[in-house]
Amino acid sequence: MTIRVRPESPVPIYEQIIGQIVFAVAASDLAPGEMVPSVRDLAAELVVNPNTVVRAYQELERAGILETKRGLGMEITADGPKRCRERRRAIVLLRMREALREAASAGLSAVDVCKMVEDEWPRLNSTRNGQAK
Amino acid sequence: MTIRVRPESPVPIYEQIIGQIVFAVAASDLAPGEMVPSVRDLAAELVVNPNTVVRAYQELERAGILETKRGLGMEITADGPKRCRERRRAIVLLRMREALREAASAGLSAVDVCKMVEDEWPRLNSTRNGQAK
Amino acid sequence: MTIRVRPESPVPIYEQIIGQIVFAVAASDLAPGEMVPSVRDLAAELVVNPNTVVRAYQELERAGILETKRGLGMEITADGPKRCRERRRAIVLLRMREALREAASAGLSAVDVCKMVEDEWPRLNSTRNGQAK
Amino acid sequence: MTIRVRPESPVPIYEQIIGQIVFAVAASDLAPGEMVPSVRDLAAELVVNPNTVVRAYQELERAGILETKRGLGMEITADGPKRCRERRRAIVLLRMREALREAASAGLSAVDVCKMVEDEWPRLNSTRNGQAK
DNA sequence: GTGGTCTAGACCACG
DNA sequence: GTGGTCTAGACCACC
Repeated sequence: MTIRVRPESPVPIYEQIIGQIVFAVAASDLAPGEMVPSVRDLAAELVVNPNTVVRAYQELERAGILETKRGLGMEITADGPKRCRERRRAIVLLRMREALREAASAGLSAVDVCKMVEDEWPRLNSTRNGQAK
Repeated sequence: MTIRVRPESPVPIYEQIIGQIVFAVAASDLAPGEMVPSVRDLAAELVVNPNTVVRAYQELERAGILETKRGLGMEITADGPKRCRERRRAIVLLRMREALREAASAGLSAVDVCKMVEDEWPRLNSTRNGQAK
Repeated sequence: MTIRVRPESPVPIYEQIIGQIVFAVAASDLAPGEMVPSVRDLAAELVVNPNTVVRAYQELERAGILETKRGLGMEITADGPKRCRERRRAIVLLRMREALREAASAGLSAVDVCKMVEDEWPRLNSTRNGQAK
Repeated sequence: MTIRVRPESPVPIYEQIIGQIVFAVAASDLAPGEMVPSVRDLAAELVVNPNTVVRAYQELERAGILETKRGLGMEITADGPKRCRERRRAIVLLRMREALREAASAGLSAVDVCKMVEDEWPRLNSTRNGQAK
């Protein structure tokens, strides 16, 4: 499992980490009972401050996606996959709604937007953050 | 010409104002030489801090879309429409790219996204800017 | 509205702040629409690091009890009172259950426990943290 | 004599072990001169890290409740029962005081608390330590 | 002025 | 080794 963050992105690093883990669990790349990297390890790998990772993990714990095994680390909960699929949908929908609202108030039609999606989609792969498939 | 802002939106209020004016000019709802409301009037109408309107107008001035008529107010420049059409495209594209990047990293396909657009599109009008009809 | 924290307590400072605000809202000492002290002000008053206050406020925001007014501060939400009453109950119940479980496994009866409550209750006022009534 | 720990409890595992032994001695389920299970055996039975058991035993030794019989194991001291009865009282009182302080600062009265005790008490047996009957 | 994010580094409890 | 909390101080966007 590999996590990648884009430090120059407007979306906060801790949210990027959350998103990556949510998406990985939703896609069954991370299974319940599996442990996530330790705070220190992930921080070192991403070259960010450990506190930033702590924040991401704690938010995932509050969301019932991770649970702490004291002294050992944190692992995916049994409910994780279900919650992550819900959350994934919510994340994408939220961002999508913002974009659509903007498009609508700019006077575009649904057809215009779909054309734009098809135009932009292939262009993503060149600049995307990781996952090749 | 009516401007509406959603204070709870994640996009900053001054950006919303900019967007609304840009879109209005691009759609010829505001013509070159026409004047925009005074800072005080618009602030009162939108119930926002006057500084917020100032910031929006300043940015539009720097972009060559508004120009100051000393002692009178600000009006749309001759180049306004052209620049606004460009800028409109840039705004929509930017927001759309963010959404698509998220969708892609969530593992969705272009088809999934288009379906989502068609699902969400009609729903926009009912909640957009609070105007029900 | 006054908040007090006991730095020597085993319960984290940010949780104490959360609890105090939850209790205040549940008791209608803080009404919806009312603003809480600014992060910096409260930090100065409690002589704690601003980040500690930030953490408390953010958790209350995620719980739907506070909402951010950008550039202005944070205020109690309309749903705040309802959520705080629920949360107050949950907080007390949680701590109480731990105590009762301990008492039960120590072989005490319900009567023993109630007697203990009546014994200890008056003693609280001398060492308690604030609220005189 | 059976010891049970709840790994998901907020109270540390080593403290749970201490408590269970203290309560057993106080209730004469474990008599002076009787030996406690070996570190390895108890750790295996509870599925916890042996160091955790070591820590519990060490603390009980420091408290004069257990003593080492070199090469043989550890046994309950002659003073054990007396000290455990004192300690049992202290443990229960401490936990109870925390709960009461919370209840008081939440604005509950002594009557409210006693009602809560009577409500919760029967519920304990069904979930306590996982033993259903 | 407001909150939001991030870094650096410390100390603690737990296993 | 693990996570949890706290401090100090920086920089940013927004109003």
